[in-house]
Amino acid sequence: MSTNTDLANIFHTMATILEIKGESGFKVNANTKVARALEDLVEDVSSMEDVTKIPGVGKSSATKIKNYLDTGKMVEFEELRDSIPAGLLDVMRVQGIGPKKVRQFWQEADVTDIESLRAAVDDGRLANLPRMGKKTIENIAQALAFVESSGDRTRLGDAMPIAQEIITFLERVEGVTTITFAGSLRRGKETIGDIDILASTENQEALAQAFCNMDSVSMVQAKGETKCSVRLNSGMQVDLRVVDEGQFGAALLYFTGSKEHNITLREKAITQDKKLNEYGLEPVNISETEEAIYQDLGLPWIPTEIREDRGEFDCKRTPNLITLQNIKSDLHCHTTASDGHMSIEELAMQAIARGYHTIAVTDHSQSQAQANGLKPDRMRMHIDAIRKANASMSEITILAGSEVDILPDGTLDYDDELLALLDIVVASPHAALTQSPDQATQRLLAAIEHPLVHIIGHPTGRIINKRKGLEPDIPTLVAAAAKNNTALEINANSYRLDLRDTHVRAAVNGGSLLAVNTDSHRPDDFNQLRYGIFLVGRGLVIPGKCIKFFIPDALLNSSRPDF
DNA sequence: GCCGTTTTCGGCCCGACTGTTTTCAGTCG
Repeated sequence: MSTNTDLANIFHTMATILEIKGESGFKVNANTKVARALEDLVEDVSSMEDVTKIPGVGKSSATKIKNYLDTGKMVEFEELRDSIPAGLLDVMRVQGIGPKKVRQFWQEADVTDIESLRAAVDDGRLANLPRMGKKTIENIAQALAFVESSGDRTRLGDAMPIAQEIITFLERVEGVTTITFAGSLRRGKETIGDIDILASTENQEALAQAFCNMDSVSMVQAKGETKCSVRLNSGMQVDLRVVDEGQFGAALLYFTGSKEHNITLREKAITQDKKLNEYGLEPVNISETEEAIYQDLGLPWIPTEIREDRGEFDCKRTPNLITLQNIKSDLHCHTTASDGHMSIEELAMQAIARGYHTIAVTDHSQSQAQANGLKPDRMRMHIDAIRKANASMSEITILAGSEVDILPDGTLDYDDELLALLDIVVASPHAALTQSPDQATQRLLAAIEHPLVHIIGHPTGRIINKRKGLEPDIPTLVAAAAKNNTALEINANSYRLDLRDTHVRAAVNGGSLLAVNTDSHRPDDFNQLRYGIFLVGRGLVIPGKCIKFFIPDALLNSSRPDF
């Protein structure tokens, strides 16, 4: 909800300002922790009775939150904000400049924002400060140019192929024994800040050389014995860490993160008089595998997707997560009848090649004119064509469906008579995606409660890094979905990933059904399923709640699949 | 500022790399 986001931003900003002002790092961390908790919170913070129930939120923060909810303002935040030039927060974003330098530049060189930092670099003002040599200023100038031109974090689906290409290249370098990606990529986060690659090799020098000399590298930022960092032409930062084979597990654990997961893990080690770092767990000397380290700390192996310090340490055993191989159907796909690039038969062949038992053809409804949405008459003919194709292919069941628009007022884009002819109805919002949260909730609620709707497709309509999409009240939707036996979609397209991870978790906890679909338009789109599987893991979806696990009989047997 | 199966006070993760020093501060992840 946007109140949660607004408050999270306020706490993040307070943390940064406190850092610049030289306050205790623990106080800074406490504020960051509150910000994170608010970001992850699915329910609307303004509807909560006691916010101190949120881990990390204590008395002091609770008072501030209440102050904001009651008055629309937070006195302490405004005082803090007014105590430094507003532009200093941007200066913190420059790589290599941390809180100490920001404060020094501000107080001793009149730097108040990015522009005045640029001026201070150019006119030599910074060179007069202590510990500011030629090289440091050069680095700041370069980082500054990058901040001035760079944009958002990279989407998971854009970063993964880059990482794989680099790994494919490096694993052929002489001496390399193991190489893999770690970091937020391994955790399947929806966006990636940088790519982390971990390797062990018998020839460190050769690997470092090969890495820093890749064609795609525009700048080498650091090159040490065990750590190299480069920036690619695309602007993406890639870090390479080299470790001994025998310490690969400890290193993998450490470099996969998240930072918050690691901190809690190390704290657990300390309470057992042990010490955990990227080289192993001491004094028991365990380092080869992640499993062994978790085990010695009295924990089950924790899947990478949930290593966010959001309650995963409460797991008594490793959760039985859904894998790519478990998925045996896709219930949201397009053909050339609307805006897809495959015929019904080609779609079916793709599904057969992946070992699916069922594929649903769900072309767009009439309102999607730009996507060649089908008017009722064409849809009726399309249903006939799908039935014919289904009869001619024994290896797979082809369902006649449609991705039907949920119109802004919550009604559907086809009348009930036509909807009743379909095996499966995926109802999705496509237009009016800037509605108020209340309108969005009512709109989606109407679709969830419609007796002929099976799945709500990409419920918020967001496009990562581009469009915020709807902001409905998720707990309300989840409760209604559970009650009406309507599944919520996990759209696996890496630009969508909708529902998002925290919403998926809320859906699982609220008992609603989920369906991970690729929304395929082209053959390659089926491969996006892997991003949906990451999301399924991050949401801890269990097999019984994922309709993609259902056997054919459960999906068919009537004009409405019996979920 | 937050937290507690040792604690309501005293802790709060840990190491690599850089650039500047001549033993280390600052930044990053």
